Amino acid sequence: MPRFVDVEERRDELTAAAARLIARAGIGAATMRDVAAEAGLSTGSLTHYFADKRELLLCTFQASLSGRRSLRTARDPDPAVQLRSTLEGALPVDDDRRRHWMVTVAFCAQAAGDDELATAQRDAYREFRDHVTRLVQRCGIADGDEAVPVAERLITQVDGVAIQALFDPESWPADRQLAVLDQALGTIHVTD
Amino acid sequence: MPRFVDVEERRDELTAAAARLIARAGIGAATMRDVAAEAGLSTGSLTHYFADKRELLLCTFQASLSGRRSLRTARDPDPAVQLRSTLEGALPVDDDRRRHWMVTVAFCAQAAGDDELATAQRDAYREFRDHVTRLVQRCGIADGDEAVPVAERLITQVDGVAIQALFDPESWPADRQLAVLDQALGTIHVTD
DNA sequence: GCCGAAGTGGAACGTATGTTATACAACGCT
DNA sequence: AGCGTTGTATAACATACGTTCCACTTCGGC
Repeated sequence: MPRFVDVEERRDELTAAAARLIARAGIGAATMRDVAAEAGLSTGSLTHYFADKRELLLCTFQASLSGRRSLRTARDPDPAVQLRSTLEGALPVDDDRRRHWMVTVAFCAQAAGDDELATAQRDAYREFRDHVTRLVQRCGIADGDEAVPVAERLITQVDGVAIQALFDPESWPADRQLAVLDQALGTIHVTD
Repeated sequence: MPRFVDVEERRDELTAAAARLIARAGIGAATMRDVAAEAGLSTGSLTHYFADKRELLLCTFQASLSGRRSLRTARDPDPAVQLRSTLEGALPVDDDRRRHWMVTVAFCAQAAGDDELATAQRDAYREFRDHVTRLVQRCGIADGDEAVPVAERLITQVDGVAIQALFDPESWPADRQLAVLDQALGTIHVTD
C-alpha cells in the first residue's frame, strides 16, 4: 500500500466542492470537470473516487445530510432544546444550511424517475421524522404514536418555510424564519 | 397570413409535453428532441415556438402555474370554501397536481444561479401568498396585515406536506394530506 | 534498490445536446 | 395562377459532456 491518502477526506472534499457548485450555480453547473476544478483536482482523480456522476451526486446528497446530522450532537441534555435545535437545522438561516437545501432541491429534481435516488431521498425524510418524533416524545409533548402527527406538523411547517425562504430570502430573514419555528413550537405546547 | 394554427394552443401542447416528461423522468429527460417527440412534433417546430430551451422551461413553469390558477375560478361564493380549495390545489393529491409540483421542483433546481428564473419563482410564490391572504381576510379569520402571517402559516404547512408527499407517496395518501390541511384550517379558527 | 500498487493529471473518445440552416408543404392574398 | 408567409421536418453543426485510457509520480514492501 503506497501513497497514504485519507480516502474519506478526499471524497468529502469532492462532495463539498460539488455542493458549493450546486448551491452557487445550480445542478447544471456541477459537471465532472467543474467539480474537479472546484476541488483543485482533475477529472482523473474525481473518477478515481467516484465510479460515475450518479454516485457523486448520491454521495454529495448523503454527505450534506450527515453534515446536518452531525450538528445534532447537542451537548444540552434538555430534549426541548434539542428539538428546537434540530428543527432550526432544517431552516436555511445561514450559508451552510442554505447550501444543504440547494443540494436537496437539486437532488429531488434528479430523483424524479430514478428509483434509487428517490428512495434515498425518502429514507432521509423518514429518518428525520423518526428523530423528531423521538424528541417530541422525550419532551413529554405527546406519547407513543400520538407524537408522530405532532412531529410531522412541526416538520411540514419548517419545510414549508424553508422552501419559501430559499427563493425569497428578502421576505424571509433568519429571525422571521425562527419566529415561525417558535410560534409552531408554542402552539404545539398550547394545543396538546 | 397563411396556414391557420392557434399559436397559443401549440405552445400549450409543447409545454404540456415538457411537463409530462419532467414529471415522468426528471428534468434531465426534457431534451429538445424528446419534448418535441412527446408532443408528436419535430425539433424544428419546437424552436419555431420557443427561442431556446430556457424559454421553453420558463414557459412550462408558467403554464403549469396558470393551469393551477385556472382551478381557482370557484363557483362557490363562500370564501372559506375557496380558501380550502385553493390550498388543496397546492397538494399533490392527484396526477395533475403532482405533475405541477414536479415541474416546480425541477424549475427551482434550474433557478439556482439564474436570476430571471429565480425571480419568476419568487413572484409566483408572492402572488400565491397574496391570494391566500385575501381569502383569509374575506373569511373574517384575520383583518388587514394580521392576515398575512395566518396565510403564511397555512401555506408553509401545505408546502411542507407537499414536499414530503412528493417523494414518499406511500406515507402520504391523498386523505392524509387533506387531513393535515383541515387540521391546519381548524387550528387557525381556534387560535384566532 | 527495485517492483507494484495507489494516486494524479491530462488528453482522447464517443456521444448526446442545443442550435442553426435548409428544403418542402400548406394556405391567404392579389 | 403565382407569390409570400407560416409551419413543419430533416439534417448538419459545433460543442460540452461523461467516460475511458494512458503516462507519470509517489510511496511501502521484499
